[in-house]
Amino acid sequence: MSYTIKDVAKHANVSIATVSRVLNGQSGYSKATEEKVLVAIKELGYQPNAFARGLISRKSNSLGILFPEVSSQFSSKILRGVEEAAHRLDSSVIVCNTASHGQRTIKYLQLLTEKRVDGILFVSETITEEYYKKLESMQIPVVLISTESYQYPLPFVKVDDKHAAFTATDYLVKMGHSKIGMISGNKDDIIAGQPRIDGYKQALTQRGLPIKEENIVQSQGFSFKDGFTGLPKLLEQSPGLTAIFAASDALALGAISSAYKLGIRIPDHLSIIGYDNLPIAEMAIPPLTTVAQPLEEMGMVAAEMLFTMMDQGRRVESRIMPHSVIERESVKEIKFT
Amino acid sequence: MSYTIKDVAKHANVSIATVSRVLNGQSGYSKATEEKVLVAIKELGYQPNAFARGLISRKSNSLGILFPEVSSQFSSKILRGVEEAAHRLDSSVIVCNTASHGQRTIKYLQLLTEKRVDGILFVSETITEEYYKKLESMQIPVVLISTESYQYPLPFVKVDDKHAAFTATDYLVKMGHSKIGMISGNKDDIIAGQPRIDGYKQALTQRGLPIKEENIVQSQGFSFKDGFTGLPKLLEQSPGLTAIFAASDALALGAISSAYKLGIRIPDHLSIIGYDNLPIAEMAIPPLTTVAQPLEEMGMVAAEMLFTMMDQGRRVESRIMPHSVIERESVKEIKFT
DNA sequence: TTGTACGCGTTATCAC
DNA sequence: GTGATAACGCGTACAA
Repeated sequence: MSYTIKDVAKHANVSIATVSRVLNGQSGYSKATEEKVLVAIKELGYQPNAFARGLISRKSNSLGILFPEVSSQFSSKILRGVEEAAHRLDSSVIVCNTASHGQRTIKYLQLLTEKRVDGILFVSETITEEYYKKLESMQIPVVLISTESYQYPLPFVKVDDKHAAFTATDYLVKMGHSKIGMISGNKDDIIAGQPRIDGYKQALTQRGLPIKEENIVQSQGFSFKDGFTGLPKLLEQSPGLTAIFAASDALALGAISSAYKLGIRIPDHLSIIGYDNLPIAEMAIPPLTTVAQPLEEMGMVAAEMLFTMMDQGRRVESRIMPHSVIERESVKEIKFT
Repeated sequence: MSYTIKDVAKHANVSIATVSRVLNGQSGYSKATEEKVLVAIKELGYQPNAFARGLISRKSNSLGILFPEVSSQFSSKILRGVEEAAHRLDSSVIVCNTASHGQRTIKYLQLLTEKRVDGILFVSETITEEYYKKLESMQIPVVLISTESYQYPLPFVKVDDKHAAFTATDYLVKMGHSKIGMISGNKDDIIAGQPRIDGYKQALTQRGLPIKEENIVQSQGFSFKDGFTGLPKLLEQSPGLTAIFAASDALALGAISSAYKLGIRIPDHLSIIGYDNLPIAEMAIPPLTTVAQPLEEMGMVAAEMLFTMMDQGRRVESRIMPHSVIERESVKEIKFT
């Protein structure tokens, strides 16, 4: 069994109150007793009990983070940032893999309530009414990452999807392309689907280029596989394309892989720009030009927002994070003569 | 503020003891009172307080897992498995990113002790004396993942690195190669460095092939960058190679990328086999043939080991997990005539 | 079948 | 400066 504050008190010949005081860096004791206590603590190897502390303080110094899929590169990067920020503030992070499953998510929320986490981070998930009610009843800060809610007033941190998609497409135009296709995620995805399509279209419009529906292929999700099957479909619908905007790096890599199989050379025959700037982007052949989201930073910022909400009970403004295109080698400039 | 068991008791007109009993599925109450209590719980939306529970039970229903780098694909996969197993047993997982930093690791261990986690998982780290002492003083189960300790009696789950490296190399031989190089990690890495080199050498020896030191290039770590710089170095030392065993998928991808820049075609000019079977392996161009480690399963198995140690106080046997080569397209068979 | 009361390890409010 | 002691919310031995 481990030692308690009582043991320390006895060992140092003081009261537990005094031990508690030096433990928490309060005032009200002489230098001499402080020394005594510190020695006792060290000698016994005493470790405060977070349960007892939490019972009184009503704080756990931990936060919960929910992902649809923890093991994606996207999630990992965010987790990394969150963990870093949490660590700096002496907090721990509890990870939950919801698998986009309602029941499972609710169960996690339940668990996190019992553990009295100080705050909750929701990544890439749509907030249903059920979730929101549960969150509301928990009475703790919540911050959304890489998603937002139109129905519920939850602060979020994400990039502007439409704007970023605009930037990606516009980059292709600037590089001399005019026949630009898109491999998009699901249109029904209000957050990452439609807005990116809108951004793509707006860039074309603004540049005086026509919008053709056959230049867009929608896929189930944002995965490698989706990109792999998406490219041939798109090229069949619309053979003349010289460049493609893929709505995620995974989609882009899938497309590149597919192109390789088809004997289409990137970027000589076809240019591709991705979205996310995951580590895989620079591992691709050729290295993928892409629109970067500052994922780690987003994680850190979200965690920090959570902490200011916790500590100061303050409402907090949502944050739109900057995106930027990372030029690598998957887009070729077309020169005019 | 949230409701307590006292509130529920009052609401249901019973004592807190009774509430506690139905809460914990014990016996000793009539169907009628059970009903009353359940209703009260539901009406109030009562949530048990894990602090109070933990104070008595001395259990937190959570475990800590330490990674040198949470955001690698390798770590993520393991985390996914651990999380899954933990979820099934109503436990939570607290992630810690040690950054391979001693001080930071110790601090995490400290934190985890205070939170009274039920067990600890250590991933890919060398257990120093300092760590071990700390772990010992914590008096809780520990399981190592993808690493092991020769000095301290800690159970582990990993694949047999030497054997897996042997298998990889042997596969290349079977495919008709005889001039086989290796891009290895650091020789000083007792766990993932030297053993893989040994496995490589043993395969050659056993097949009657000569071992030449110039056919091996060592790198700092197992990263993409290491592979990228390693390949040209290796090819300079030893120009006649027809196949290469890379000690990790990241190394392999780096090498492939480098080969691409050099105009060397994989697998036509050079065959490459990797190690790990991360998701990136199938995204590579060409898709990477590699030796697979069952990472998710390793995570699950390790977590389960932890639980049996916790619940039954039993010692537990280390587990060597099976590896297997995943044939994709980065290795070409050489036919003899 | 049910209720009372003590203890888990801390912090905080009093007195001294 | 220092020390009792009452919470914090729950489980459980014991009594009824």
